Amino acid sequence: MNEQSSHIIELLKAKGLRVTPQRFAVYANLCGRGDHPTAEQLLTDINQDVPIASQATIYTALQALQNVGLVREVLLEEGVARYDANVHPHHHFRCRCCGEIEDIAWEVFQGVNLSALRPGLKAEQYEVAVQGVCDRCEPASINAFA
Amino acid sequence: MNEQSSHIIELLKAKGLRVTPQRFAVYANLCGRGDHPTAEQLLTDINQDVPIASQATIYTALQALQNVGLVREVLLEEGVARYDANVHPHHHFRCRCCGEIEDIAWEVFQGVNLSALRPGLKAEQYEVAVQGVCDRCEPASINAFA
DNA sequence: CTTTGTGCAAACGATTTGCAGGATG
DNA sequence: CATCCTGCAAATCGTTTGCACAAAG
Repeated sequence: MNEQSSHIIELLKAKGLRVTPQRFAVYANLCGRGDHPTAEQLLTDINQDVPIASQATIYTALQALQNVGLVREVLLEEGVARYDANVHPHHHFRCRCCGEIEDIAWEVFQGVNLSALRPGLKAEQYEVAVQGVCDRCEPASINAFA
Repeated sequence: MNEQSSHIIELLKAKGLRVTPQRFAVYANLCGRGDHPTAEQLLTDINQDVPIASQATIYTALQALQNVGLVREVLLEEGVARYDANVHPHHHFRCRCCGEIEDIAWEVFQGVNLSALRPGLKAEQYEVAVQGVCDRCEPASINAFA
């Protein structure tokens, strides 16, 4: 029993939700990858060998996992939601070429001073969203800024 | 002839695009408001008195305005794109209650050090996305963090 | 046996597209 | 008169929902 397993069992049960193979598969897949897949990517990935979950189930599983705080949505792209099993606060880097989204550790960006906000705005959370080009796309010549 | 007018005429013409009443209306509306409306909000707003532009035209106008760099998309919410006539770098505050998005001046957040990124990632731009509660929603009791 | 979950297919909402007619240069 | 733009309606894409059946407690 690894950490993932105990997490998901514990948290789902705490809310009276069942730990189904589908939910487990979604969570395990999300944990075992560094990127942030869309629902569709999860669907094809999970059913690659044996059909495990339908499209509708992927969505409801993702919703259940979000409700218990195991997964969160990442919105850095038009039209699609991406999902992230890393629920600790962190930042994101999005490659403009391949669209891949990479996590950036929280500590990397110091010095964001939320108290500098105008009075009246109560900040609860924040993240830095960086856009650029990653090394896999590096050799490309489409380099607008650098 | 104000700044907006000259901007839009100049930039559209530079790309061989025409300055139509519809495009002008979309841009003028976007400039004359501090929030970041959706395409649908723009549609109803612009046609409030006299029908000026159809839904499809709003979308193509927004695309044209984006192409010439007068407008940009803001993605801080699921399922809808919002639009912003402020193309200078700045940050965003999103109220979790009313969903409104407010601009935060670039200078407010100092100290984000992009060179702290792992080597291999070439940063081109970034923004800080803050979430919380604004003053209009303030009195509400749904206050998860504060 | 009561509750919760799955799968299918239909529904949905935001956005895009094909096409015919209109306006512009 | 050639090009670009608009408006309509149909198409598309991601996501959600209703419902019947299956599984778990």
